[in-house]
Amino acid sequence: MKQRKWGLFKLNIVKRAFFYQPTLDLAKDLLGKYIVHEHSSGLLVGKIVETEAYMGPEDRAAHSFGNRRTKRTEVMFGEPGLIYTYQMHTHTLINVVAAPVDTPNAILIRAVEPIEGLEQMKEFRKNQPMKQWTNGPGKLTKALGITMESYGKHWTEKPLYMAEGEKVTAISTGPRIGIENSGEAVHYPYRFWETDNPFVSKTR
DNA sequence: ATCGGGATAGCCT
DNA sequence: GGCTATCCCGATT
Repeated sequence: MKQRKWGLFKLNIVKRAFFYQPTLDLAKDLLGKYIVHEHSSGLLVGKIVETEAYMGPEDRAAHSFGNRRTKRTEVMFGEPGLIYTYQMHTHTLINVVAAPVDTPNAILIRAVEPIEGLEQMKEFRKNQPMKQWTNGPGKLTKALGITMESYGKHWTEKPLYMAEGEKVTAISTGPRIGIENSGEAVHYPYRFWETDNPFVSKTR
């Protein structure tokens, strides 16, 4: 793993304008960004290594398919850069609301690479092997201490925000995970990951 | 490969 | 109020 001289880095919060780009471009551009959580237990940081785009109105796999507007999906109709969290059984999953405004697109964060706060992450992940701390959407929220409290907040605001991270040069593309019941949408190549990064989720 | 957790949401009546 | 499905995970076979 690459050596990082922590402390020489400054965590620069991304500009709001960053989120105003086409959804599929943003999904790729998110790779390498840092998710930073100023948690009560300390600083927790993960580098985004895998994302999935959900193209609201025309995408059967999206909660907002057909512009379905409910209490849960409401935030996706708001400003790009808002946080969309939702609960699935025992897990919280976290998304980035994408452009254009009034079109309910979002990008699911599927995996991150642990960067800072490793001891706390290990505890949150019940001493599992490091490879399994953050290699899935439900796992990374536990490792980073993310809960439904973040619903509707903005990704540029503390305590949970996105910061400039590392340049990612090799990007792979493929179909999304866990949406078997979504007809045509099953095959859309809307999943992006950093090629060969060991923290990319297992496809089962 | 399968199963059940224990949390909503959304749709139905 | 009831029913069903879910952008998942961990344990168990």
